[in-house]
Amino acid sequence: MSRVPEKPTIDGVEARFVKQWEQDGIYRFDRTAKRENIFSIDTPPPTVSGSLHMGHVFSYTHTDTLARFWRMRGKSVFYPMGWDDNGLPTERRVQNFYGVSCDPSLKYVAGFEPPFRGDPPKDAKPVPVSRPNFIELCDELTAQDEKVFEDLFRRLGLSVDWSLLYTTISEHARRTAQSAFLRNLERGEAYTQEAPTLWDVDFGTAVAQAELEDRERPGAFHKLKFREADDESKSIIVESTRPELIAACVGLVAHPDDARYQHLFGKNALTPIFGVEVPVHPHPLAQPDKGSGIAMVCTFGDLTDVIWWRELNLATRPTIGRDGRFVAQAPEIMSAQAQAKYARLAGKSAKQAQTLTVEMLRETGELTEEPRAITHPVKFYEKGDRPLEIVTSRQWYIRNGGRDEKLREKLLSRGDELTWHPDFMQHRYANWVGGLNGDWLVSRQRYFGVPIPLWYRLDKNGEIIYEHPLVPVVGQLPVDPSTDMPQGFTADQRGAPNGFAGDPDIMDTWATSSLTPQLAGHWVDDSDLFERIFPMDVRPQGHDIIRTWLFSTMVRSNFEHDVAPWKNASLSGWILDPDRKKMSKSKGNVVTPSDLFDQYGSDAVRYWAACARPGVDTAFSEDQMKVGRKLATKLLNLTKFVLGAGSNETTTSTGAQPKDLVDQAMLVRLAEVVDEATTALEQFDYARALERTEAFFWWFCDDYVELVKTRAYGETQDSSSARVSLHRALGIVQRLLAPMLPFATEEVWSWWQSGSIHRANWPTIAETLAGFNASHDAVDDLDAICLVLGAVRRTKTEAKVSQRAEVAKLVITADAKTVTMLQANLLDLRNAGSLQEIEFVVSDSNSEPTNLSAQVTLAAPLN
RNA sequence: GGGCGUUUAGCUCAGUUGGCUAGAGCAUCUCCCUUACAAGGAGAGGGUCGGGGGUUCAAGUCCCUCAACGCCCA
Repeated sequence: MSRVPEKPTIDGVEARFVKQWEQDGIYRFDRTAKRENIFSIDTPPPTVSGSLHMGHVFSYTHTDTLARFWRMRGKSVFYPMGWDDNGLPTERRVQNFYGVSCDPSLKYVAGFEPPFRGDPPKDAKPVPVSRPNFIELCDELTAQDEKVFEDLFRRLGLSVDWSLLYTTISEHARRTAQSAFLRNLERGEAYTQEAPTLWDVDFGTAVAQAELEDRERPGAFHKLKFREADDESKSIIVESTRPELIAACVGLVAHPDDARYQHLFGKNALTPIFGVEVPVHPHPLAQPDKGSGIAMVCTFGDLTDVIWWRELNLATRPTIGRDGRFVAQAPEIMSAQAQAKYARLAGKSAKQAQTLTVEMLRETGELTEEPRAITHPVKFYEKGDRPLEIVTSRQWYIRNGGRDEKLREKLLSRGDELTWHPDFMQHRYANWVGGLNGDWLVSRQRYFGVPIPLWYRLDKNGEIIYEHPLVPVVGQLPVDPSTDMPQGFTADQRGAPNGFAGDPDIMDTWATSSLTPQLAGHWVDDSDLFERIFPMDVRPQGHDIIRTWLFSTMVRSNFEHDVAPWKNASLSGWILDPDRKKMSKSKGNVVTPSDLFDQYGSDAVRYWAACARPGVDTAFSEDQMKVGRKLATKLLNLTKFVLGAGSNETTTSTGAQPKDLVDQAMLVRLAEVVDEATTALEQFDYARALERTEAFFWWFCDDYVELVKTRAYGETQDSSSARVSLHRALGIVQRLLAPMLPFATEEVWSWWQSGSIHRANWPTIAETLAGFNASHDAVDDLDAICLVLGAVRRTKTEAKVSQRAEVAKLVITADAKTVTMLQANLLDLRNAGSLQEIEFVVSDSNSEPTNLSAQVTLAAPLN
């Protein structure tokens, strides 16, 4: 075969085929296909804020194998890519890259040049820029990053249709996100409310429940002496980790059954330092075994405070502002003397205030013991560096069942509409939905994102009227309320009494990401396309974002389409480093994917990923990549052999069929593999499909090919049987491996077939077994032959002679049936083992279970 | 504290409704230049299947219990 290279290699195939696939458009989605012939994928849009890592390579490979499988099954595969370039990670990266910070009060500067483009010195002071300038820089940097991402994904061999690309900050994405939000508003699913809100003081933004994480932090219990209001000689010892919040204390709570505090319920206590009167209440959430069993309620120290405050109708006396510092104005209730004490705290950070408070407590003698050091979980924003505070602010929410039992039930049952892969992942969904305790907070006090598309009327004093917000008119979307105007108003009315004000906030990044099916499918402007791909066939994603991405997408789809957004959810595991720790940049154990592509080839890296069972955390393993590389190389060499063995004409032109038992048995075995691999892939189990195919492949190379090699070189009828079987098996194995090893299989396919293997038909049992009838018994017969071959090989190895060494005499002991079979199929065995004399002994089949044994006598060495 | 998952060879993992002597790859060791492949091939050694208890003719597999590790939630 002239097309077979002299020395096959997988090095360098990536660049060639990436280019060719794009030229030929083989992954192009056919949007004329009917819904039942479409397989649609809700691809996760990676965050564009740095670089792709092994986790991306891992999970995107899993999805790609499925896409390739379904494409070969004849589906039109809707496989888009999206870039999540909206949100805080991008903002942070832009700040660090250009040395700027966003100041919305500034005016846009045309032709602005940032002070740096990459690596500003550490001591450089950020240059404040306007919001439009800042967004320009975001756009500039994300465009660069996206190019790098695309190149890497192409090199990984993702069969994405790049013409379907979407981003989450584009004009289209903003229009989609704003349309969906306005429809939520219209139906009453979105609402605004002034309420206690988790607040990151460094980022200056509200944070949603889904974005929280607990971190263990050192703290200390302080024993504080409160006094009974009726009798100041009696003290109440309250233990608190946040004594600085005494000024914000609005009550005390103890468990209703706690005998120690029964006499206090309904009475008042006086706070230390400030002497403010606060009520004592029973509440079941108070923990009798924690500290002294009675807790102070502050507005607000933690989430439990919010519950107590709400359920017990307590006063509101916030002391910490949005900048994380104590507000200048002391709570009104305080006496002049107390206000003077409070003045020492004003303007201080929480930490400084705690130190000062402890000092004051010592002065007044109201710290009864030295603070007792503990470590305890503290709530952080997952991207933040300081503990969250809780401040009262006006925010927008979308209902998610956190406050509505019926909606919660509805969303739980939506989970049943999906098939989960693996199935136990549904528990995580149910667990999260069941544990929600508030609606979804979607507004963020940030800059780079989709603006909340609303304005508010101002009253005659210029105060905002939040009821009946002004919404954009049809065709106006997307809007930026800070520059665009509501219909019927003029620019000079902005901020003026009886005029209007734009909502200054943007939406949570998940408010856009929760619409990826609508974004990719062009819900707002191409209903024909959207109806063909929605609900989508599969949502692939990491199990860590079930509570965020998966759930929020479910919420939007439930409201907008009254259906689950997909039929399947496929959850990938984590990548762990070889020590079974989660890989992370801070540990310095991150490997760059492109280096691995260079070193082992893309297919080898894909092989490693495809070996991991769905949903299972997997160790990063270069060893596994070496195995993948060996597999790919072996496939090239096998193909070279099969295509080069014997005369090709007799194979293709005579219409020969598999007629030898050995050939038929091999194909029967292969048909079983085709069946298993197909079933596994239909159930999203690419790893099983690979494992079965690979096991067959190595057996095929080591045993079958070795057995028939000599016959295949010949020119007899038996040779035709061998060659036609080799060719058939080769074509099937290449296609079975195509989803996992797209480059190597495309290479070998190109040596003897026309068109791309990735557009070839997925192999079937029927084609594997065409032209003959054979039962599974044939496989047992072939196993027996292989067993004898194995015995011959073992003897040669133990004798430390070449496998080519001649065997003078082989005595095979077996039951009568096996002996008959072997006698009829001796040719291959004789060739493969270099056997001279063969003798058969029929064993007594009544005595023991069938025992096949072979006694090997080697010929004397010739020299 | 609740939920979920994991625990099988030195390492990474298969082992499907209980059923042959528990498998594969890597690593280790031995041998072999053999015309597809030495970036290869042929073999070998290595496991009381996390501990304990139970069901069964039969348990890695089912039940109970304990432990360790991981993730999610409180």
